[in-house]
Amino acid sequence: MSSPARPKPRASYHHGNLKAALLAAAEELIAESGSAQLTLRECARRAGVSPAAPAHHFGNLLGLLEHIATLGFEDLASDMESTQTSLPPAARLRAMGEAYVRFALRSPGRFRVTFGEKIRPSESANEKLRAAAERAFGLLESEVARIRKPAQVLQQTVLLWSTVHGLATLLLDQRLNTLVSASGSGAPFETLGREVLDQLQRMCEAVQEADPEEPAV
Amino acid sequence: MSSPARPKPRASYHHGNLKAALLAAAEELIAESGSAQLTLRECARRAGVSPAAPAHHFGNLLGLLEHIATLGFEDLASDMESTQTSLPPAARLRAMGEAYVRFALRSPGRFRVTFGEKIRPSESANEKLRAAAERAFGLLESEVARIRKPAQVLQQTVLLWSTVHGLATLLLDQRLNTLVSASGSGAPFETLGREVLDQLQRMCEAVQEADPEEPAV
DNA sequence: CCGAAATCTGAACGCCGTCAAGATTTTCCC
DNA sequence: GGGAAAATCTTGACGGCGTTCAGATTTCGG
Repeated sequence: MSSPARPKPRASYHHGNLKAALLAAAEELIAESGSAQLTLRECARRAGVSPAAPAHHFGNLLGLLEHIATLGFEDLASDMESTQTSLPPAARLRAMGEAYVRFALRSPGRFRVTFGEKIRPSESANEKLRAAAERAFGLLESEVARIRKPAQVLQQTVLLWSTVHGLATLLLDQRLNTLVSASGSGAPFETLGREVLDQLQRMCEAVQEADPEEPAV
Repeated sequence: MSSPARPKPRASYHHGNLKAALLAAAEELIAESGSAQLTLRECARRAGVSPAAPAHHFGNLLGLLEHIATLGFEDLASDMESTQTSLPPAARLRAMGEAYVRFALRSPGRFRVTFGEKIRPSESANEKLRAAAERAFGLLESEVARIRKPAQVLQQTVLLWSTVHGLATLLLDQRLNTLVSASGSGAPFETLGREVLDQLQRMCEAVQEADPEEPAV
């Protein structure tokens, strides 16, 4: 009675906080055992409501996924944005990459949905989704513009994005498990990820040929 | 009559080539519209067979996916292996990366399954799957060993793998669509991919500090 | 040639997403 | 305050899915 709605067998007809509860259940499910286990019915079950209830908040399953993906891109952008602006470009780029990978490992469910097959920011009718995705990429790009000639900014940005995205994906899917141990090293993944980013920064700095006077765009 | 079994309304009770037909239908489906559209029933339908037939060849859906994934890793390994061994290490690594991305774009269905969430080479009971995955990684690693000190081989290998994997994934999912056009360039993706690999090779060669005399491992 | 193994069918089960119609609660305006 | 309108949730149904199982059909080895 004191707390109105939270526990599973709720007292009132209305849930009171269903949208948030469904989102939480969804990310929980994906983090537990992959997005294949994510079903609207199971989310509804965990929230203690009927199977048809989610439709009123998200329309359909894709709606829920796009909502989570939007949160994911916004998380990503704000994490990357809040890296220290005082750092030299290569160091800040490295910090951004670290933020990217850390986000993936911290919120695996959200990350997997955000970059899952079903999410197509370029095709979706969801305007916030596209905006959030472009904002994250823009952050990376404007930082790259400080260390590369204008003609190389795009390819360098895509290169860095690809690397951190690939690293995050491989780590999250534990696809480096057998490979690493098969190579004789039993280092934990957090360490391996850091070493890879070290190497990336080193390679990045080794190609310093830009003119920092021309901010380019 | 002349050809025994191929067309949809087959004449005999037995299909004759069902396993291959199901694999073909599966990759076709995923290439068409994502792995969400891949269903055993639809594969069976396209092969002109009852919904329960696939179970006798693959056990269940995961069995079919693991079979495709094994083919994918073997494709990948043989594509990478058949790059020119006469090239200098950095150039051959670049060729391997190009083979990786090209494989993804040429066989999108197979690639998506191979690196999809459901495939866990490190956990699967499928021995061929794990072997094929390790072989592909080993190729990359032994080539990296020619240009890096032993202590840096692992991280450099993971870095390269991450980059090409991320690039292939982002290209395949058309996730660079809005970003590229939003950046003012309308270059086709094949070109962008090549430029990114150019940049990667450049960065790789800029950090030449290894002793090629010590093959490491 | 015949029995065993391989291959495929048909029917069923439970789960899924989704929709439509109705019940219940809240909100909001008069 | 009170009552219509909107928001929220339930119930029941539909078709599609993966999977299982008993049985029909074909192939193959001895």
